[in-house]
Amino acid sequence: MYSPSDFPPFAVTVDLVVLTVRSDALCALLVRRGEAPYRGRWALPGGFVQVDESVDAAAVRELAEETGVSGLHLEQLGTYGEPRRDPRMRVVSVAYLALAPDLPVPVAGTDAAAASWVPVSEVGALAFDHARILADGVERARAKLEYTPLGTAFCSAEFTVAELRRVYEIVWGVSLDPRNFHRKVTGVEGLLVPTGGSTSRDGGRPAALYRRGDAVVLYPPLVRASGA
Amino acid sequence: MYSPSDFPPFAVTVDLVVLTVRSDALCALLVRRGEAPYRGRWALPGGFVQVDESVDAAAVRELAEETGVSGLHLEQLGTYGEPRRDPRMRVVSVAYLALAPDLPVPVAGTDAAAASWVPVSEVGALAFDHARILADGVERARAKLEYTPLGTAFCSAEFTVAELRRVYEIVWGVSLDPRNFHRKVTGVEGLLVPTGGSTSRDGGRPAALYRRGDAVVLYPPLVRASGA
DNA sequence: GCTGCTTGTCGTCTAACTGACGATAAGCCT
DNA sequence: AGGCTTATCGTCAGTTAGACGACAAGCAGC
Repeated sequence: MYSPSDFPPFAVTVDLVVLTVRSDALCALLVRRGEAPYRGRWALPGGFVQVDESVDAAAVRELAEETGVSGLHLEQLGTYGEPRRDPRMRVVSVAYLALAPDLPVPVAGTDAAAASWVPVSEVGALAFDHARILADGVERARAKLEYTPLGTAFCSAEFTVAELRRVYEIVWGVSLDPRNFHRKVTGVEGLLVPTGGSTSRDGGRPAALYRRGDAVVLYPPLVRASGA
Repeated sequence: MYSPSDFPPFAVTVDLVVLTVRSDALCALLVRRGEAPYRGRWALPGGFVQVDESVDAAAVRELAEETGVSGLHLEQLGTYGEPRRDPRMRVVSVAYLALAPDLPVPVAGTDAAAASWVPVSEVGALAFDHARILADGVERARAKLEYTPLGTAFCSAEFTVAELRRVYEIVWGVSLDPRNFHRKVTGVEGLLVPTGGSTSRDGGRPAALYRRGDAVVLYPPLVRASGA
């Protein structure tokens, strides 16, 4: 079918769209590039896939290097392979989406000048085609909140229904009825597991605390563009 | 950030999961490999990405070479990059999903011994990790029928509601109530455009003919696992 | 400790939708 | 013409979604 000698060589990288919800905004983890090209420009964290490492493993490794955390939800977003997306050589990049709770503060990565959370609404021009990748990641996250329990990935281990609701409101940019949201979300089988505890960290009457359940798909889904 | 000299070289390929509905079964386009490794084994069609070609363009080109058709719906499925998925060298493969109407008969590709439509329920062992890729593609297709107009991609340019229903029944492996399906599908805005014509090619009372509308998302969706 | 403010949780009501299925329409075959 | 097929429309009961009222349970200030 083909021989090993006649394949054109490519570099393969992973790029990470790491999203979190903090201070009432959906934020992405960006690093400032320390070298040309696009020196000084914001970019998605990422790096080369190593020879003896799967592409997925490279994403996990880079995520740990850039954020210092592991165990986050991580999924493939897409692969970007335009011929001249990197001016130096032919690079094919596999993008991953990670959703994180409000992490302390990003550690400046090993090879990045600085790392920081930037609200996606304030992201300007990015290096390479990273703006497009980020936009795809945000849209994927918005869509996935509808029919998967991924919203809980933005919350800490124990959270209240209101905290989860605020995640939906911020990511979708809508406001949801607290009573209907509560009814729906507690009615979805396997989404929430009550811990028995409660907290009043949001003020007002103490709210029951929950952990994520083991549901992988939301039935019925939480539909966007509705007073839910 | 990194220098062009220290990146490990990869080969990048595209693999195609081309699905169609024919003779009451969901079928995938497979080719029989003419060379080692996996000589004589069935595999997904695909090939190398060329140096001056985007990954997406490579998928379009390979699809045209293998099926002789173009203009099909084509979307990225995922990227498979385990270190030893190809025994000869490090290959990262970007898989694409294409949905086709019942095409004549696949042309034997330029570099494949034979090509043929195989019902997915009868697919045995495939070369490389293609069984997993095919399974992912089938699952993606099943899921996408719910909330996108992709079912129409399995139909010819003009089709009846019953033909579309049979697509859903075959892909999902369920049986749907013709009356409720008709009501739902004609109620989704932008899904179907009546052509004014009708046909009795399915026997019985002539059915109205439709073309695909311009909807990209189905609202309300057609939920699986229901008598719809 | 009461008042008022905040937020959480439960209930109710109506409109819309779903799925089950009866009824009729409109072709073809014999 | 009568019977077969499939298409399309209608009806009905059970369920759900969204709007919103009511009450619970903490805290702050007095």
